[in-house]
Amino acid sequence: MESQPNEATKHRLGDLQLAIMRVLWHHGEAAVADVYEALREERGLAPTTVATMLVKMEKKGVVSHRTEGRKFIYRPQVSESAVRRSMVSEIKDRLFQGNTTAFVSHLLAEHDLDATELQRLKAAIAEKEGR
Amino acid sequence: MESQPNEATKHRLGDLQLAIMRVLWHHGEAAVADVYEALREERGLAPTTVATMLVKMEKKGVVSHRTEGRKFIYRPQVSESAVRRSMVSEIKDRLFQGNTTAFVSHLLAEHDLDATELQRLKAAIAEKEGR
DNA sequence: GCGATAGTACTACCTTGGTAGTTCAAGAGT
DNA sequence: ACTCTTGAACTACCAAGGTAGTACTATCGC
Repeated sequence: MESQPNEATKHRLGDLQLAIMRVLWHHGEAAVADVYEALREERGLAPTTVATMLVKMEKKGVVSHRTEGRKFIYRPQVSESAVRRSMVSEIKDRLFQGNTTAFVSHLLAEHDLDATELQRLKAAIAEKEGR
Repeated sequence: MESQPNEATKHRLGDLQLAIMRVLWHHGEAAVADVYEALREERGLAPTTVATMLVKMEKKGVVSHRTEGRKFIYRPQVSESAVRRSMVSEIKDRLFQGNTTAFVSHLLAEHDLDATELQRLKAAIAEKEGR
């Protein structure tokens, strides 16, 4: 067993790490060059930067790779939803003392939503109440 | 003018920084020893750790201090709501591509809320629609 | 007046994320 | 067979957050 770092910390992803994960989540798996290509426009990084980051991420346990010819094909080891859940929870704890309602209220009050979206949310709440 | 770091980055607070800010927000202002005392239980840090962090935070522009006798009294230079807004926005952008509705839906779906809280949220939405 | 104490200043170290150059080897094309 | 290219390995840096020891000094209690 390769003693991966702490389970709890596993979902703490930096900005670039998240961007890379997004590519992997969408592609299922991808070679370094693919990830590099996917991020080229928005970030313009050196290919080695992507490669290095991937190595660090593998050490951390959030991705894994297999070899195909002489290239590395990476795939996610944590799901997008797990990452979302835990990053949101963390912010919720840090900023709202874990209070989900306070968090939602904040979003309603301070982050713009148009009428249509409010409608959608009402529906979502109603549905949740339903069960 | 002491050339404080970038306005945009100003609201990116680390864990300890946030904890310290919380103390300052609640107290209005506080000496190092007070902050230390307030965090002693939950964190058990050395007093110097708190002091050092405060210095870094002042350099960054998120707090300021005045002298009283030979102690430093610190006070916040950014409001809790500003920090909340910008940290939440950041997460929203990073995890939900800036989509507030998606963010709220996620909270509703994945982070527990009891019936009373749902009720309260419905009210909040209704009120927001009202105007 | 003087020693103990409380407080800040300075320095140092570690970790993580981010960025990238340089080196080396495998393989593709001619 | 030999060169060009493509990929990974290794190494190096930097910044920021976090943590704390040590040094120095103003002041307080006696």
